[in-house]
Amino acid sequence: MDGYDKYAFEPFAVTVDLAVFTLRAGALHVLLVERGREPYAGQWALPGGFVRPDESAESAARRELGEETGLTDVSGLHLEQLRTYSEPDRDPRMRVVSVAFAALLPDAPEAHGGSDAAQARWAPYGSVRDLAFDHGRILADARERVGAKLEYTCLATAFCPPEFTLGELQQVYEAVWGTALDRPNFRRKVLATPGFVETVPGAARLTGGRGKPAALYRAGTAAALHPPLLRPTPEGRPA
Amino acid sequence: MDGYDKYAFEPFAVTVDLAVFTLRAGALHVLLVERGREPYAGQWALPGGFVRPDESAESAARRELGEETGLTDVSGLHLEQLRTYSEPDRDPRMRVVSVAFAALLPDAPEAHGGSDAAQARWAPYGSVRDLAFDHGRILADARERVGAKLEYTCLATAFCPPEFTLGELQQVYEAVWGTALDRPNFRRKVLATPGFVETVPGAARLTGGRGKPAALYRAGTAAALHPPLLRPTPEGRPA
DNA sequence: ACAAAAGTGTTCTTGATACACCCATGG
DNA sequence: CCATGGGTGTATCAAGAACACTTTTGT
Repeated sequence: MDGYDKYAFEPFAVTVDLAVFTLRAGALHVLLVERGREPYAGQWALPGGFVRPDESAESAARRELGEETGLTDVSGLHLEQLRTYSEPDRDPRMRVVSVAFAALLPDAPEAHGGSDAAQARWAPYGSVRDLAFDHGRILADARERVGAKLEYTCLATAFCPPEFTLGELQQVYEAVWGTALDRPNFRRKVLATPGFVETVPGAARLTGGRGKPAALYRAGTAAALHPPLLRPTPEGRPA
Repeated sequence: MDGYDKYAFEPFAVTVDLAVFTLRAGALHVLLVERGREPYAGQWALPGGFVRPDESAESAARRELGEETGLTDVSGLHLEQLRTYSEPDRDPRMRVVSVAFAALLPDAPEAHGGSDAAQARWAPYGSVRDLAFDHGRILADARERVGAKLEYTCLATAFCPPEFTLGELQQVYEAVWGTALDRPNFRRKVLATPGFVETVPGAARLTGGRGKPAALYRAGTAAALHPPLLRPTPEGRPA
């Protein structure tokens, strides 16, 4: 850290890349943008951009999130730093160090071009292939991280609208983990955790027309889940 | 990511900072270096340095780890990326984005000056105060991360020499978590997890002179811990 | 009447907790 | 013989898994 010279090295560019997740029709979707120029022209990539001189990576990520989704208020959305990708050859043009983030959206506005008029779309997670740069790796890391945090935090409510049913909350777990859960046990587990959800008095919603109306809940104040809600026999827990 | 110019922005410096942990006499210690020049001259800081143009942050971290500890072979040591700190004002001289790492050492060589002849020492974790820059925050984050990973990974063996006793392994948990554990239950839990440790046949070691000689174990091949080994009533699980 | 989705109850088994107790070694 | 640390056994309790069953709506 000592004996430095601002221009002693080939400059590093610092960018943010975002894995923006949402649920549509019970399936996990990711926001992708189409690249307009080389390298990887025509391929899909994660949204992202440069960190400006006067902002932190977190600020840059939230700014990009607003620009790419078209949402006017992104202040309440869950945004979480994943890790930093810094392989020297990850961008063929120059040295780019990218701080990756995962973001969770409750409802998905239709994708449109961002501020730079690039094409954007919501892609079902399972259908994503051949992303530009190392974005495939970043996306896989992001999903693994989100899945892991569902186990021991109350993060799942970040995928839900302000008022939601327990069925919808369970769909979050099932979509991210890719496994089915036992509904009675899930219900008990959630309600037994103080501060995970709180009931909306008297309210109920008809879910999909058929079936008994479900009680509505709001996100609680708790952040952690004790004891955790473990994935059924997952095998590969992140190192 | 498009429409860029290598020199369009004030250059970012990219550095790595390391929280290097070890156990000495059953207590958690951290490697610190003394700053020789402003800013924060005379204060203690985490070891670290610039990422070179041809290396990743991980490579830079491992290189610095070797330079600062004086160890000739750091290839087997556990090194893990924590997160990236990028507040615009975290270094008063210029824009420095720092990728933080946590490293775990089984045995602590005496600290000496690194390659840049800076003073270095092992400090008991509890005694560390007033680190330079945002290093106090980084150090706290590192300890929290390591503590959390002890719960659901086999990471604890990274603090131990190639052959160790279960008592030594338990000391790792107790030092990092700052709590006492029940020895019989700890023993059962470790031995019940396939691949956590494997016995060294016939070997035993006199631990501290007194007491029954303890059986020796090696680190196993498993990475994850199922089910996890949870901290006793920890309250604040990381978000 | 039936399908679909919410919600309740019950049993079984696993794992964690809190101990009491025995074993081997040095002083 | 006693202090110290390693190792075993066991009873109790909380939590998870599996599944049967009831309730309320739309068609």
